[in-house]
Amino acid sequence: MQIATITQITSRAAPKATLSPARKRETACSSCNLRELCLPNRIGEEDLARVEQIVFARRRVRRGESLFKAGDLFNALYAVRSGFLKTTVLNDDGREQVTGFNMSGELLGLDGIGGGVHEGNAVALDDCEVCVLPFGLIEELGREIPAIQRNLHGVLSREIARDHGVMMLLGSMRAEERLAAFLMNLSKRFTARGYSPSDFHLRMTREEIGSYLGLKLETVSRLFSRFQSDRLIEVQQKHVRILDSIGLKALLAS
Amino acid sequence: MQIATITQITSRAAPKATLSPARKRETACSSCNLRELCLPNRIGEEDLARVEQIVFARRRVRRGESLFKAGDLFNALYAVRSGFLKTTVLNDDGREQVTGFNMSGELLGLDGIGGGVHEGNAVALDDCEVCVLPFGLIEELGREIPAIQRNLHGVLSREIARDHGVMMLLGSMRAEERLAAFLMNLSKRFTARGYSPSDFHLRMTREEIGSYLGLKLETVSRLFSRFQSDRLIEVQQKHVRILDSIGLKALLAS
DNA sequence: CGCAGTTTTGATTCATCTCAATTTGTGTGG
DNA sequence: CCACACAAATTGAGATGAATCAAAACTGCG
Repeated sequence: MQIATITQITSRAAPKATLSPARKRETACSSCNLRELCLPNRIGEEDLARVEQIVFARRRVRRGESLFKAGDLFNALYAVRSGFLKTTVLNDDGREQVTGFNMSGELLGLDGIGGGVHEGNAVALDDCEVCVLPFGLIEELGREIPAIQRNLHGVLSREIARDHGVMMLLGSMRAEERLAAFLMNLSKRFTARGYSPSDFHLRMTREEIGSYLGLKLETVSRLFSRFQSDRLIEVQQKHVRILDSIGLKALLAS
Repeated sequence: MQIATITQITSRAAPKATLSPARKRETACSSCNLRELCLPNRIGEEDLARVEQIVFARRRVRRGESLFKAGDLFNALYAVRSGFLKTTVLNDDGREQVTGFNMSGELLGLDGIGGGVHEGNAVALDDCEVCVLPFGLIEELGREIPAIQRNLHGVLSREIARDHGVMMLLGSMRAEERLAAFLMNLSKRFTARGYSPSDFHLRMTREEIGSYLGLKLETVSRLFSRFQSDRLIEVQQKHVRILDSIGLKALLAS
């Protein structure tokens, strides 16, 4: 909510992928409150200055626009500064699978490193601002600053671990467990960013939630209604309030 | 097949995780036929010698034994030299999800880098031999040899991309599509290793296939039978022969 | 050779999907 | 500011793919 406000204040006229030297100052990791969630985590002051060199641009992506598309040449990772995005993959016959939702401090584009080409799409669900981190520079700096190297490896590895968690969710949980897990996960991540653990605004549609969870949108909607009548949550369209997080967690361990 | 033979020749008596200096010679990446599938891919001769320094041990894991378990301290990646493994994650209430099957040249343990602890389990489905690559040494060498760094990043990134493919499979494919995709994927990987694209031995049970594909073992069995009566494959227990790969691929794009 | 684990197959149930109608919310232009 | 159009969400009824329960057959290991 605060994020959305900030986003709206800043100019809308900036073209896609602009490299504005004038904005260099705002770009500083040292003054970014996402520092410990992002790549520069646990980096000493002296090295931090060098990290800031790789954040040589920010880019705005308006709601509905793509940050990158499958097939685009890969040359940078993106760190979310504000806003909310989804990542998706498409298969041959056009079906879309949502592979993740990304909020501030999270890195996007990791699946493009290996092939030199983005394997998936990243679409803004909100007006977004991202830091552009050219991957060549990250690698270069990684060679010189072990802490950077470790952070990058940590980010990549944790993404793999997260994906394995999603496989568990998709492969062996029932619908209500999936949605409960999803809500608890969102809650945790909002909390880490200083927002309410129990009161938040979903930026994605029921269909996108369904895609992520391997369910149809109607099933997601029915589950929301059921959770509400079970007094686990309150839902009003995209606004969710968790009433009974113990009860939700209990759904998982059943 | 050649690989399996080598495995059988070498002593079986070696205790787990032994560091046998006498076996240093066999360990050489330069003479390993998995070189282009493994970490030393595209590395010049001069650097290769240095890579071999990090492969300071091999370890045998007998069928049914674990290479590592969730919660084990992470300190090395493992490259499969021979044999076949599965990786799994367990959730709180004890359900197991198979997250992957690994064959020669593939790296295991990637999900442990971030947290310093293995997040999942790796269990041998065959007698296996793996190279132990202490991660500290990999990082060190990565700092000095850009090609090593790039390969590591490539491996991590491709694992992420693979996982996204599995999410697509679990989240938006029907049972028969999942199995068809699974068979085509195995075929491709066996081919890359010089084996027959159409004739192979499954090392995992129906239950493990089912877990990986988000299906019950009975469903997997029924699908095998149906594919057989549709003349797409021939199955006899763990032996599979692909009769109509075009037909199988067609199942995917339906 | 016998037993335990694995696989196959059948009958039935159930969770989720599909199809359809309605309501609610959102953004746009007059 | 309102009305209209369109997108998103809800809810119901019925269909169905995969799960479950159960039994039999097969395999390979000791």
